Amino acid sequence: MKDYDDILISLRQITRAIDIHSRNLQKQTGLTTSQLLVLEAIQKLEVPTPGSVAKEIVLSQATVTSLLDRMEKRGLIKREKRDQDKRSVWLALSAEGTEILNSAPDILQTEFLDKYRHLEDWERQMLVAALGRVAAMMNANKLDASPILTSGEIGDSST
Amino acid sequence: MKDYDDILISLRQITRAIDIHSRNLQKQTGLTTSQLLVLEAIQKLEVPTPGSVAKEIVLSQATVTSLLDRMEKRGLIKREKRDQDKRSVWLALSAEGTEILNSAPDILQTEFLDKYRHLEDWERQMLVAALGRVAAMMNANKLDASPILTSGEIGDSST
DNA sequence: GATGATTATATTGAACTCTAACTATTATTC
DNA sequence: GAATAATAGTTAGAGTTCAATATAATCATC
Repeated sequence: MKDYDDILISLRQITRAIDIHSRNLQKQTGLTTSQLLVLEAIQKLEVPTPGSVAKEIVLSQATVTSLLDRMEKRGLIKREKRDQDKRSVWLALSAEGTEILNSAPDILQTEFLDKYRHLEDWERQMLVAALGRVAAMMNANKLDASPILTSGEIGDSST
Repeated sequence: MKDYDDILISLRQITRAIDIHSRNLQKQTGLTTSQLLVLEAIQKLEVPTPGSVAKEIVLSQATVTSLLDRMEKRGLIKREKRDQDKRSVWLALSAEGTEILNSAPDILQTEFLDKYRHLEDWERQMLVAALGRVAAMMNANKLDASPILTSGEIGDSST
């Protein structure tokens, strides 16, 4: 029994729950969690490219490419060469893609969201903070993206 | 911007960090996180069968079977028919499996564990509680296993 | 303008993970 | 004891995910 067994178990329960929900989503809508996240990101980003989408949804670029492949085949998204830079690919939702995205269920389990939304404000904030904390502790020296709050001294005068 | 975007991002960062750590483990030791968890469970459980291991580490039985396949080929574990019930399979670590398990690094990132272990008690407890809470909210009506703490009134007089 | 370094995507290969369907065995019921 | 149901484990198939590599285009330097 290690001192972090509790954490390990919780994390496994969480990832499993997400995975199972993803498969349910797929049955309902034909799209998995990751695919929905890609569609959302395309809609949301100013400059939706495979690279920017990958950063946005915290996946590797290679993974995003394979998700795009599948969705392009189904006609949900388009890849275009719209930029000066001929290496870059612009992503866009097709009409069908937009429709599916808009009618898709939430990406998190409704039971979770129900409960989450019925929490007191402070409880919600606590959960968000705790998750963010764990994420930051794990990412640590790896991701330079997403500027997570620095936890050291704050009041230094250097610029 | 949805009200649960923060949570989604944190969860994705966490799962990604775990995944990446798993691949690092594989390079170092030849074993992934899941495989290590299986070995640990075999060592820990009184009656180590594929089914009981699956419950212990929160994976489906089919997944455990495929992990066992791989590790059996490498000679890290053995499958035996030790029970009256001829359907059931008993798992055991080989000498090599035991050795690898004992010399393997921690299943969570050392940077995380370092930080985790340097937290104040109350902070650690808060993180564990928050993760458990999220896990419970997600599992909800799905998993009847693992009796997670009830979140109702706390003020009873037991210690 | 040629050469080398960097950047943006795509491809490949391996592992993980699930559900659904299957086999073999055990338990239940008549 | 035969028919039916339940349980333990495996197999098959599909999607996700990463690192490593490959390809193409751009930038920097001479």
